[in-house]
Amino acid sequence: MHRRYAKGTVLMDGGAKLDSFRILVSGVIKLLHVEPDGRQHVAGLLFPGDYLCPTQPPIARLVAETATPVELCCFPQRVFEILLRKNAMLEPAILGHALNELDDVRGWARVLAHRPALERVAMFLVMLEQRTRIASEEARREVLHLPLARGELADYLGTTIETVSRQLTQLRDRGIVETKGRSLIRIRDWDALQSIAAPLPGADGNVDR
Amino acid sequence: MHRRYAKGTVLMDGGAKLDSFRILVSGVIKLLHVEPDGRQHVAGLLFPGDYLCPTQPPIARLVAETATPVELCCFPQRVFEILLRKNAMLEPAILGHALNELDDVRGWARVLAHRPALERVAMFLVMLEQRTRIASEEARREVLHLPLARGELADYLGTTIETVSRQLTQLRDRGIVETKGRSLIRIRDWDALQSIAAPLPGADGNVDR
DNA sequence: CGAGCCCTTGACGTGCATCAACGTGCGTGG
DNA sequence: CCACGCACGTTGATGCACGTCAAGGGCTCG
Repeated sequence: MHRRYAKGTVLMDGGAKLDSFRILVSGVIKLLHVEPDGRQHVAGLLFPGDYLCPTQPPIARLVAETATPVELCCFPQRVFEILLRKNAMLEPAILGHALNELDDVRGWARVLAHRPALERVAMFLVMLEQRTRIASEEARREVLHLPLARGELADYLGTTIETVSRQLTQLRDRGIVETKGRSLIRIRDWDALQSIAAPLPGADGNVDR
Repeated sequence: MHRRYAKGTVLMDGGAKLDSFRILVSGVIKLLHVEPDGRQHVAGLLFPGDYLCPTQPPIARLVAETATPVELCCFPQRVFEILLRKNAMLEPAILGHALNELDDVRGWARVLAHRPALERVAMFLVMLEQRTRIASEEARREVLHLPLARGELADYLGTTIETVSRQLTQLRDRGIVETKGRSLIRIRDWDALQSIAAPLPGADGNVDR
């Protein structure tokens, strides 16, 4: 049951219950947190391998919208339930996935609280490449497509459009990346990028604890 | 199966698998994220009603340590499994709890990224009172016991010891709280505190979006 | 090819981290 | 029970990263 959706399609809307279990095959999905007054924030991203799951509660108040053209693999509710019954390992696996994500989000919260903007941008680029690559043995791609506009990216990184822009400019001036158009970016120096994304503690002269 | 633990006891250590399902009856538990180099950060807190659950993976690399004297209610692994089998609603409930927490942590990440330190301190006090109160109909308590030392509190709030101290001083100077010793705090003006914790969007003169 | 929005760049102010020194609460031992 | 000492907490001074306001190009769409 393959399906394709154009960029900007709403796949799930907080309240509504999903009619199927959907695995993301290609593309990126934004998870938006919508406030009562209508403002919305990018709360998370889904990459290939992640899924939308018809569980209660349906990830309260979160809206899933395609950030790029997207390819989904849908299991109808009936099939999903049959799978659940036949395969005893499936439900623990889903719970495990949720717990892993919980850990990731906790880690991200720490990053938002403590790490400077440049690191966050670098981390995003590294993560984007890792999670977009389908086969894990595949070589690192050089050219990435940014699935988010600057405003959304800024939102996701917990900063502002201007700051994101400045950090990208800085990476460009340092010769670490090249930009082509608004959403294409070519990484010229992966090592440098990763050392910015995950600086060794104490390497910047700080004393521990 | 009731059990009591003194303050500062390690209840769960990332790798080790729990031998029982444990519900927190009273007290507060710190969830610590320990880095390879030994430094640790407060990643979350458990309050009465929350539980430690023997699921795989065991909330990778998270250490649970009592922040106050703690009272647990333990179900042995066998009993827990029997409950799981008998009550089909139990596992979805656990998943639901995890998804709710996921949402909470996402919200907290947004707070860490965007809201000023004073708000975070106020939010913490409000949350502390709400989650520590057992019976929800019970009246708001005036005197709270801070389960975390300043350093841990600063860590949890994504700021520094000095900043936390300054915000508390500010709340005291404004007549909103009184402090008694290091860990006792008396809330004199709940309304003021809550309006700081959850400021109305736009009420501070900002323009939306 | 043109209009509009998105992005970039600049100038400025400020909240908070950092460094440093002092004061206080709390546990310990006499 | 009181006094001592250390760790924890408070307060002050300073610098910087980043948010905000403002103006200028450059993509991308129709």
